[in-house]
Amino acid sequence: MARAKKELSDAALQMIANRFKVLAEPMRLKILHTLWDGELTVGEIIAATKAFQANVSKHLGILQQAGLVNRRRDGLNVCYRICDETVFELCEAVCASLHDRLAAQIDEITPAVPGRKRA
Amino acid sequence: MARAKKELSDAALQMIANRFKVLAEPMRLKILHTLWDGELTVGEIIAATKAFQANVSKHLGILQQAGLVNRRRDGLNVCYRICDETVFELCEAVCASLHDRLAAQIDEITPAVPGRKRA
DNA sequence: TAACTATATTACCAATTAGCAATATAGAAG
DNA sequence: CTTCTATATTGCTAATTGGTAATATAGTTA
Repeated sequence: MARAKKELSDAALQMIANRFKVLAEPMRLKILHTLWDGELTVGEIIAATKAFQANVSKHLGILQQAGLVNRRRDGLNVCYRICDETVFELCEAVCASLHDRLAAQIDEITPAVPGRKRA
Repeated sequence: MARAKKELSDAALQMIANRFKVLAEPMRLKILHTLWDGELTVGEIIAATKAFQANVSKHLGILQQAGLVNRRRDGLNVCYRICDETVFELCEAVCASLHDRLAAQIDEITPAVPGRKRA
């Protein structure tokens, strides 16, 4: 099916780009990945990522401001959880695309030697 | 359905982040958007985006290196076209997410005045 | 109240990058 | 070959940002 093309203003493009920018940092992806199975405290995220506390806190702030994670205080701890399921969808789409691209590149550099089996 | 969690190496996270980074620039999104309906020459892209030639050329190079667009020479012209359909999928997912988020924010600041109709 | 713990904020530095101008290259045409 | 057109590359500058250390704040406990 054909996709409906919609005109996009510069402001709209900027918003979309900003969302991608939030996801364009390995550390933030790592944090989101630790939250895959559900809510974690900041301390648990720090332990899982082995990153500096200030760094984790900053990235969590960015993720929250982008609306990707929720914040909840629980006594001394603060718990974060993913609140935008499209995060998974986006990462899966990118992974699939990267996989296809690498697979195609393998094909290109694989000599077509008869008798040599491929995987 | 539950999603299968897969461990991701730092290298994998870097690759995924790099893909998002390519999409994290409004000008590149604008260029991709002009290619929505199919192949265009660089000149046509420049005209559509009203951007400087050097800038468009640089961004096209980045998009090509990321494997998002294809390059084809045609005489004096060079034609580009989107060769990774996940680009559309990603942008649509982001747009939907942003839409939902803004709609929720509207609800939050909308006073629940009885008798005042909402859209 | 004071002391303690978990998290957030601030300040700084180093590295990256978008935009722009100038120049270079590839192909067509004469 | 020379000239012209379309596109690519290079060099520069200004702005952004991730990581880190130091400090501040919120909530708990005594």
